Amino acid sequence: MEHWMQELAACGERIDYACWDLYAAVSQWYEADERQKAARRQMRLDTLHAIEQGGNETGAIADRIATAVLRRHLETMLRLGIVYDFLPRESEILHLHFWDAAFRLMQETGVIYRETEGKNSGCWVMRRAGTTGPQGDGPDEEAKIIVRSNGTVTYVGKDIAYHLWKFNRLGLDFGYARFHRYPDGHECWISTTKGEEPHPLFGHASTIYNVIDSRQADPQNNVIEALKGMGLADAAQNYHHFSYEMVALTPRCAKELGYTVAPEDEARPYIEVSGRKGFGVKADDLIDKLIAAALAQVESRQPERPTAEREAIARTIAIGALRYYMLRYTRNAVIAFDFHEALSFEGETGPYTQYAAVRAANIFRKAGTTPEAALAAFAGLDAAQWFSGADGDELWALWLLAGKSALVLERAIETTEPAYLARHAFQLAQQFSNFYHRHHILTEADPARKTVLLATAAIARRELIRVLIWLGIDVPDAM
RNA sequence: GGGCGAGUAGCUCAACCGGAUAGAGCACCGGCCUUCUAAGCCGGGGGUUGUGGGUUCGACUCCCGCCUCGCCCGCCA
Repeated sequence: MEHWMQELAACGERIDYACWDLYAAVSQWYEADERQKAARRQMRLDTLHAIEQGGNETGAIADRIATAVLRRHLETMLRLGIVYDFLPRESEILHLHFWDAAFRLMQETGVIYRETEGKNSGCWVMRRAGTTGPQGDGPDEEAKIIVRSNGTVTYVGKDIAYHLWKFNRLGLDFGYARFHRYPDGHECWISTTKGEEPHPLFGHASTIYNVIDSRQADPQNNVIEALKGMGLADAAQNYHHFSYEMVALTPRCAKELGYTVAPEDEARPYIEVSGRKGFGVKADDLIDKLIAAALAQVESRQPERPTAEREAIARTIAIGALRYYMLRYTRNAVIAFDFHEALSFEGETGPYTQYAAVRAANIFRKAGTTPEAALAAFAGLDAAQWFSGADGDELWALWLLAGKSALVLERAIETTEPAYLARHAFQLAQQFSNFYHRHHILTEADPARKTVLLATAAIARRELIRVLIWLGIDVPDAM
């Protein structure tokens, strides 16, 4: 493996990309030969068990590779402005006996029981969420297996233990080690068996939002069901599965990427991405494309700016475009990924909202004043007259919309629906664009009216920027 | 078979507890750069909200049936 990693380094290939290809190749390999299928699947099972067990060469290799990919992952996410505080690892959940403690709790409370007959005979199972339990005399065939008959723990079992830790109901804690220091000094910690002291306090959650796609609804509900069964009603109540639909590729997009699309998939609106099939778009590739597209625009629009500044602007635009694209869809809409739409900077997009904010800033710059000064001047005015009549109503509509930001935020939180904020940002930008086209502020002859217009721009700009910050979208210096 | 989600303009999506003429963007057509940046603005065409019933003064929204699509239901994670 060392040899492989050196080889990768020598030809400049990234480990995460190499693993993306390797994972797809290996997944195919499991199924490739009908006669070898069973043996190869057994090999996978044995390997996974060895990794779980730890203290062997397979485990050491897995750790090396996983850690290397993880470091790459942090770099990718940092490009989007996303940083981590703590990376809990499944291996510690087993090695630090989180599972053993959770298992005891589940047995004591009767959540889990040993099945003695039927297809799950020999397993520890729990009643699956949303089911009524055993029908008649027979065993509960719908039950969810938590411990396999060979004694290993399923994913949901480990997840239950993990969430007991999150809620501080386990009486156990991870060891903590420093893993990564971000450029701004922020530390990211990782779980380990023997940690360092002191370390920040993790866990002890009162409320949990699990941001996991909707396909995990059943496993997530089983975790909640287990918490309820253990008498942790408050924990179950404060456990939120922030469920969202998957990102898929349109057949057109798949072909653009060079994938062969099966005839039966041709007519479908979208095709599910799959790591096992090597079918998807890598985040770094998409970000690179977005930056290149933004840079081309910035170079033609801002030719006099230094290269470094242009690149910084392009990055801000690219991230704004990507964040808005991901957030504009409501959670239960499947995002049919489309390069044309993702790379678009016009219409309902992040760059449109950024552009409006940049234009607002330029108005104040050219006016030789600041939003704060404009609002202070406005405070000394008798405002009522300016908000009457058709013209005034239109101004008032913009103020009203700007004033709704906090309300929209509350609704977005209540419904765990960030798309409301994205939409609000767009509407604000749209109404502001409309406003500054209709009223030429700098050439307004009436000083009082000019003050009103500037104050309106100040409010719209302030609220737009505020909402964009909530969405994680920055406003560039120029566009 | 069971569970969850979806079906709205050519395409991608909105529509808060049931409320006024179902809204945006893209695409298309036509205008607007000697005034704060045209990543923009204005105008236009485009809808039997899958379908059949029901409830209601009022239904994209609620109830029932049906059709279509996706996901989940593994001793994988």
